[in-house]
Amino acid sequence: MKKILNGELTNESSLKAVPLTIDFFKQPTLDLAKSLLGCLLVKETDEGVTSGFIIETEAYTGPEDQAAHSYNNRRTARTEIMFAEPGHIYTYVMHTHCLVNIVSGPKDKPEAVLIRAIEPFSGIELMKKRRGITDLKNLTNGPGKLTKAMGISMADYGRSVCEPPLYICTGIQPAGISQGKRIGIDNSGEARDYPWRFWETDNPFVSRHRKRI
DNA sequence: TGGATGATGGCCT
DNA sequence: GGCCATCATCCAA
Repeated sequence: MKKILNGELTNESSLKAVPLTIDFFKQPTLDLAKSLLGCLLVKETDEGVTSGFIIETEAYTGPEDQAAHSYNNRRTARTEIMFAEPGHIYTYVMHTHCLVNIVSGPKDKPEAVLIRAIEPFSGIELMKKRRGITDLKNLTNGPGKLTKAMGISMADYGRSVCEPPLYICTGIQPAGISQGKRIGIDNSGEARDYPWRFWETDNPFVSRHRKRI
């Protein structure tokens, strides 16, 4: 609809996106959270391929961030992958929904970027079928919604985000980037007010629930 | 082994 | 804006 990319992506029927390489994910977590805006998230399954532009992220900056699962170097079966090299996929379940993060920071520094919303690009009918709705605006405008729409699950935990079935490709630069407080972390002391949520300014697919600026 | 706890979403008023 | 379904995960015991 809105975006024509790089000469690589043209339209829904000719999606030939090339995954970003590992070096892209080695930048500092706050930078990565911003750099990921506009990139294309792609998931391949037996049912088909779905993709969308990342338009909202949150940074979780490791042991010093009280809102992070890895706060104080808390190391459990769930957070183990956060201690690995950047570019791994960290999925976890909360309230019956699966949320997807990209591990960042150097090995043994447990940081991650949460993908909170995407703008649907390809496989839209499949995403509607999985979500059981037809309204495009509500298809992927939340961290639990987008994983259900794209078929992202705990089966993706620990995978590399540089190769199928779940990977990220170059997209286009967002027209503008807005920044604000992270969502749903009110029980995190001072960290609740850190402005580490980023989104593409005015993009209609940004999550609206529990809005905080 | 069980109780507490959510980086949510959907429905209600 | 408020309420709550629902379950993987963690940790105390």
